[in-house]
Amino acid sequence: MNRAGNPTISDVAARAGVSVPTVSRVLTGAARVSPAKRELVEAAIADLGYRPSAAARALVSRKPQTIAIIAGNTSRYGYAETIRGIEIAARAEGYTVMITVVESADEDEVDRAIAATLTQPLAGVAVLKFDPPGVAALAKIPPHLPVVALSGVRDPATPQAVLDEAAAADELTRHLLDLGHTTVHHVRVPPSRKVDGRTTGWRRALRRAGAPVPAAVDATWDPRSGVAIGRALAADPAVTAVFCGNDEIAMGVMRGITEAGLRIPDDVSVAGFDDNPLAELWSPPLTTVEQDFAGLGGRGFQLLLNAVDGTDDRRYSSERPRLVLRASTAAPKPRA
Amino acid sequence: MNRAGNPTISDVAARAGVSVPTVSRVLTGAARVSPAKRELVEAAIADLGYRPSAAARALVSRKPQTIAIIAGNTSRYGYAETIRGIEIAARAEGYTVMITVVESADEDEVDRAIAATLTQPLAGVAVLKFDPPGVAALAKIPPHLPVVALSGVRDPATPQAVLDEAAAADELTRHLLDLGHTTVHHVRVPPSRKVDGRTTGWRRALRRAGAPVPAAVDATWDPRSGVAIGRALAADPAVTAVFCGNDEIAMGVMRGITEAGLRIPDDVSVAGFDDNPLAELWSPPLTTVEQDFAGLGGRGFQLLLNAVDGTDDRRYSSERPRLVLRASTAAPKPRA
DNA sequence: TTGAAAGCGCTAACAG
DNA sequence: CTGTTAGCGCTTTCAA
Repeated sequence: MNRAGNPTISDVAARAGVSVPTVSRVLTGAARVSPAKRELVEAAIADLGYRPSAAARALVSRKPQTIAIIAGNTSRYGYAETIRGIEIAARAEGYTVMITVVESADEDEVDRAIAATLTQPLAGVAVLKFDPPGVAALAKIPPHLPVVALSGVRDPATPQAVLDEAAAADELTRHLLDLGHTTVHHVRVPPSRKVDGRTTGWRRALRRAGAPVPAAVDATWDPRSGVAIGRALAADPAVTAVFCGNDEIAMGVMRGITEAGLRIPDDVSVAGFDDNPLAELWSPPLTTVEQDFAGLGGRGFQLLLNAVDGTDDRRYSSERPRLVLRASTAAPKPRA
Repeated sequence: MNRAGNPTISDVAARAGVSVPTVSRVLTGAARVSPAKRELVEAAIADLGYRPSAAARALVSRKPQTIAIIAGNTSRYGYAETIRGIEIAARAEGYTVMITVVESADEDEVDRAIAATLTQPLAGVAVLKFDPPGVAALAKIPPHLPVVALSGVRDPATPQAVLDEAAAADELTRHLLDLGHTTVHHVRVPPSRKVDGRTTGWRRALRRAGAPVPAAVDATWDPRSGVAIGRALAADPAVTAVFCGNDEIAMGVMRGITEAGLRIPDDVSVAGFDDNPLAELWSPPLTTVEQDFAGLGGRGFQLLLNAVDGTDDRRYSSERPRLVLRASTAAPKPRA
C-alpha cells in the first residue's frame, strides 16, 4: 500500500507469493511466466484491485503511453471534432490523451503551455495548426520529441496530416463560376498565417477563370461578425455569390443578407465550409464542403505513431474534402 | 542526460556545483537556499533548458498536478464548452488536464476507460454526468480519489456543480403557457437517467398550471432526428408550442414543421435549450435558455480543488440558467 | 543552509 | 522460467 492507499506491485507479489519482477512480467507480457504463477498473480491483481502506476512505468521504461494535444481552442466545431478523432485513434492503440490549450500566440503564454505539457512523460505531441497559437506552439516543441501537425501550411520538416482545403475551395469557387456568377466574394475566418488554404483555392479558381478577384473580407470566429458583413455585401449590387470561410460565418452572413431584404439563393448565393451538422438544417440548406475532421485527427495520430515507433515512415497525409451542394447556391438572377 | 536526451536534475546540480537536493529546493521552494547558490542553480536550469519530470515528481511527492476529465463526448456544444471551462480554471491553478472519453455505458468500456485513466497520477477527476456513460463512469471511481460531478441528478455523496435545468425548463414552459398556449409539447434529448431536469421542469410547470401533460417525444443527439419529429408534430393540430431538449434538436424540429407547411411562430412556437451560438442567427431566432457551460466547468473545478486540498468544504454549486426570449415563440393563433 | 542517504513503484538486465 | 540486483528522476528525511 502506498500513501494514497493504492496497492502496489509488491503487494501483489506478496499476495501471490512471487517476486515483484514476475508480477511485472505478467503485466507487460515481456517474458513467459508459468501458467500456475500467472494465475496466482492474476488472482492477486483482481483481489487487490491493483492498477499499475503510469508514473512509475514512464519513469523507468521510457515508453510513455500518453500523447499531448496542443490546441488553440477545444470547443469550436472543427477543433472539437479533430480532438475527438485523435482521442478515438489514440484510445484504440492504448494511449491516453492530455490536452493543453494555448489561447494566444503570445510568447509567454506559449512557453508556459509548452512547459506545463513537456513536464509530463509523453510519447508524442499533436499540434492543431489551425491558428496562430498552434503555429507558435509547434515552433517551440523540442526537436527530440515526436510530433505531428494537424492542418496548416505544408511544412516538410514535420509529419503532417491535412485536409486539402485549397483544392476544395477551388472546386467550390469554380462551381459558383460555372453556375454563371461573374465572380465570387470571400469572407475569411481568422487565418493561421498570411496564407490560408481556403483563400488560396478561392483566388486560384478566380484567376484561372479570368474572373475579377475582389478583396477578401475578414470575419472573426464569432458567427455574429458575419451579420454586419452580410449587410454590407448585400448593399453592393456586384455581389451575387459569397464563399465564407466556415459555416457559422456563412450563417451570419446569410442572416445579414436576408435582413437587408435580399433572398438566398435568388439574389445572392452563399456557400460555407466544414459541413457543420446544422448546415443542412439551415434555411435554405447550406452548400458547403464536408471536412472529415475526426478523420484528420485519426490520420494525424497514425503519423504520430509512425514517428514514435518508426515502423512506418510515412510523414504526410492529405485528404480531399468533398463538395456538398445544397440549396443556398444557384445561378444568378438579375436583381429585381 | 537521460535516454531521451533531456537534462535531469543531477545535470543541473553538476553544472551548478551543488547537490541534487539543493536544486530540488530551489525548484519547489520547500526550504531556503542561499541567494548565491540559488542564482547558480537558476543559471544552470536556464542554460540546460531543464524541465522537471512530472512522472518522477508524482512518483515521489504524491501531489500530482493533473486532473482527468471523463466525458461521454468531447465535441457536442455543451460538452465542449464545459471541458473548456474546466481546462481554463485548471490551467489557472497550474493543473494539467487529461481527457478520457467513455462512449457507452457498457460495463467493459467504462472499466477500460477508468483503468486507463487511473493509471495516471491524478489529483482528482471531473466527470461530466450528462449522459449514461457519465453516470456509469462516476459510479466506478474509487472512493479515495477526489471527484466532482458536473451536472446530473443531485447526489449528496459526491461534490457536484450543476445548472438548475429544471427551474429554467419550468420558467420556459410557464412562459409559453402565459403566452396563451393550452399546453406545451416536449422533445427530449437522450437523458442521463429516468429523470432529467429539463423534462422534470417542463412537467412541473404543466402540472402546476393544470395543463394537460402530453407524452414526451424522444430524439437522438443528431439534429436530423428532429426533422421527422417536427413533421409528425405539425400533423397534430393540438400542437401549438414545442419545447425541445436542446437547440440543435429544436432546429431540426423547426425544419420539419416548416417542411410540413406551417410557420414559426405563427402556427407553432418552438423553444430550445442551451443558447447555441447559432440560435440567435436562426430564422426565426430561437427562444432558448442560456446555459453557462464554461462557468459550470469552472465551478466544478473549484469544487474539485476543495476536495483535493480540503481548505474549503463547499461541495455543491448550482446556477440558474437564463431565459432568452427570441422570435420563435409567440402567442398562439388559430391555424388557418 | 547544505549534503548524504533512502526510497517512491516499476522494469531491465543478469544470473541461475 | 524465476529471483536478485540496479536504477529511472525526483523529494524527503536526517545529520552536519
